[in-house]
Amino acid sequence: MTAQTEWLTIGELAERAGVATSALRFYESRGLIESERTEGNQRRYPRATLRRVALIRAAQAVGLSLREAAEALENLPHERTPNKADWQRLSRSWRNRLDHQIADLELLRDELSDCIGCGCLSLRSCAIFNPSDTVSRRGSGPRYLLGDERVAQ
Amino acid sequence: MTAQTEWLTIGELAERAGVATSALRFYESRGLIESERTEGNQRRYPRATLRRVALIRAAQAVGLSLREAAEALENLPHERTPNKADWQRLSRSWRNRLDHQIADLELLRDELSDCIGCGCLSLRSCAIFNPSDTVSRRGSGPRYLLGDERVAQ
DNA sequence: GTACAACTTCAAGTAACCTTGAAGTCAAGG
DNA sequence: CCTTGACTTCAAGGTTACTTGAAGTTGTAC
Repeated sequence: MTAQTEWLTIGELAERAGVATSALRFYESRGLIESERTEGNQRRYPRATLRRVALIRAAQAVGLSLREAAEALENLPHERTPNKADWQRLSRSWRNRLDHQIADLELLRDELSDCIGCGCLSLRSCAIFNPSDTVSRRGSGPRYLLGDERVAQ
Repeated sequence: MTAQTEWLTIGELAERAGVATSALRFYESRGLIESERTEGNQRRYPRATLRRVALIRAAQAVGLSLREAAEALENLPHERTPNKADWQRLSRSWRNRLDHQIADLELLRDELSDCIGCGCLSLRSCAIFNPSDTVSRRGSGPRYLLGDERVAQ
């Protein structure tokens, strides 16, 4: 055992985790991550936070809101590496979400394929044109999708 | 030919398309749909708008923003049914998006599966923990996913 | 005729997820 | 010492996709 807890500044963590420092402060304000402070009041993160941030991003990719990600991570330790059971429970539930999302998208894709085949000019039976639970959702705010990699503009 | 253009009030369109009237006005303000006005200044929508709104919802499900949906629908007529070529072009491009999204999610799922298998306690090689293009995205605003059917709270 | 639901506009609010800016402090190199 | 970049807090701003509310008008049914 060498350096057992190598502390990271917010800048280091930001770079290594691939997120902005402002995002890290935001996560911290929401309780998703924690930090110690130096005498001069600067944040120092334990290395485990690197993984934690990665988990947060993964959670978002799986479709969780930050709030839900926070709940999911609640049982994981901030300072130490999660144990196998913790992690397996987490990844299993996320896998379930993923399976559902994939199934939804595949359904939509198949419907679209049918439409391509038929030209879909009458559309009476086309599921795309009948608001389904898959397509129509409630609540305000924007809805993004995972494949949403459009960035520049 | 009977009634060739049966006009819908905003309330009727809202109910039949499964969206709120406020959303329809919003879409109209963004140029996604169009309406005629009665003498008393009330909106009347041609029946084709029903399909147009369905297409907007489908576009959202495919991951397009409203702005992009607007662009996609730009070439489609407001008053008349789109022709086969129009529609096939559209559905084909959306199908492509779907394929990509599904592929991304499957990748993530497989990575998660590997993690489940290995317990993922060392994580050195685990893609989940290395910010990839799939997981990390830029830009502000919330990111929702399709499978995001959580509503009540 | 009149009630009443459905409509009108416009401004402001909401939610999520951050970013940006201002005004100041800390840490490390020369 | 002093500069400079990285850090601090806190408030405000930005984007997307709407919803809500106020204050007034229209359309239809009785």
